[in-house]
Amino acid sequence: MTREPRDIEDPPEAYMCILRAVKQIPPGFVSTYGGVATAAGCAGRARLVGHVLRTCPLAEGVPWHRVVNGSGRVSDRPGTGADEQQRRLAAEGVELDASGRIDLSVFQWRT
DNA sequence: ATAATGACTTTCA
DNA sequence: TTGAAAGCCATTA
Repeated sequence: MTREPRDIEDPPEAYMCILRAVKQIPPGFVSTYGGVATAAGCAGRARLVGHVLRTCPLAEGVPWHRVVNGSGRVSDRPGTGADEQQRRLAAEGVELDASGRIDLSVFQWRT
């Protein structure tokens, strides 16, 4: 989805793999971009994950709000407010620090 | 093909 | 533990 939504087959499978990986994250847990990238088989392409979720009209049923950066904080995004995401995570049962930080040692999803 | 940008990660202070 | 800088990868111009 660079411009036209019709050529969804154009981009590499990495996109779908990433989306799939995010979908596999269970409620009440979160994952880092790098973790998702690794789960998708694209280790090191953490930025790719961010780009995918950013361009994400494809991510209709994708719980992108469960994806946070390596600092355990919600990444600053242009579109939906980070505040909304933190709110969703709290609703999922994720404990947020006073600074809105998440304890990845406990909530980071791991197979 | 080269340069600039970005929902990141890791390391140093 | 928190804050800033450099590095890495893919996409877009």
